[in-house]
Amino acid sequence: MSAEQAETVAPLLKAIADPVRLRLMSMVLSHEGGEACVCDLTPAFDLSQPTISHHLKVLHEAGLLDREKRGTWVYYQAKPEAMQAMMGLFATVGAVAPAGAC
Amino acid sequence: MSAEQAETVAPLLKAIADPVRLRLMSMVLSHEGGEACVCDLTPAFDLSQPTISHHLKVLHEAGLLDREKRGTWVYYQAKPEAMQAMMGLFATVGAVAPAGAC
DNA sequence: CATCTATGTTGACAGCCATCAATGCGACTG
DNA sequence: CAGTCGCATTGATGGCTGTCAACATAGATG
Repeated sequence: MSAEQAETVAPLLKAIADPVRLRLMSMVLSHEGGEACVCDLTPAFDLSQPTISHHLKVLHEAGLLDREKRGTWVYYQAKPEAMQAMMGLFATVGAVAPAGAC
Repeated sequence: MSAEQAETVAPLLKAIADPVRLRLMSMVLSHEGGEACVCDLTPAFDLSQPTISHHLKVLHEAGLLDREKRGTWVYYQAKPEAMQAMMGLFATVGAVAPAGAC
């Protein structure tokens, strides 16, 4: 793995290397239509709404989530291609496939 | 993905969510015999030896590397099963397989 | 317009992290 | 034994991070 690849993947991994953000990503991905508004996500955590908003912003800035405002609500949509690209580069570290993925 | 799973995977991801540690893991994995001593790794970085030692310690404490002292040298060995377990849990976030892994 | 609701932003604070200089320590070598 | 080499540990420092309280904004509702 080149230094450039490492510099590219590290910020993505850092973005999801947090239990809250891991669950947020998982919840958005598994939510109906692959999208969810903040009000769907906040109740699952013992955290304040600004904190959840902050974590979503981190994921958005990393390119893992899209934002779309529809009326009062803001919907976050997962970007599977970003997730896939990240895991693709991630796999180049050891060329190890995730168990059960094939 | 459950909260417990997230709490389990996050520290592993955090351990390798760093360009230096990503390259270290990659170098150890691709090195002859799946192991490498510090003197093999340090020259590849513009970092001091204690800093590399620190990063290796982080990876070791995360369970991704094994340490073995043989005479003067200390060899770090990759633990593919830990890497695989991490990616397996990681994949449960979105059930996305890494590109080119199959 | 006044108010409520959903969400983002700012500022502040405690805690963690990456890095280095200095030091320690065991093992090899002369 | 004295010196050197390979590596880990300690202490210090600047920067980043997760969290919350407080405030701001924008749309919906009465």
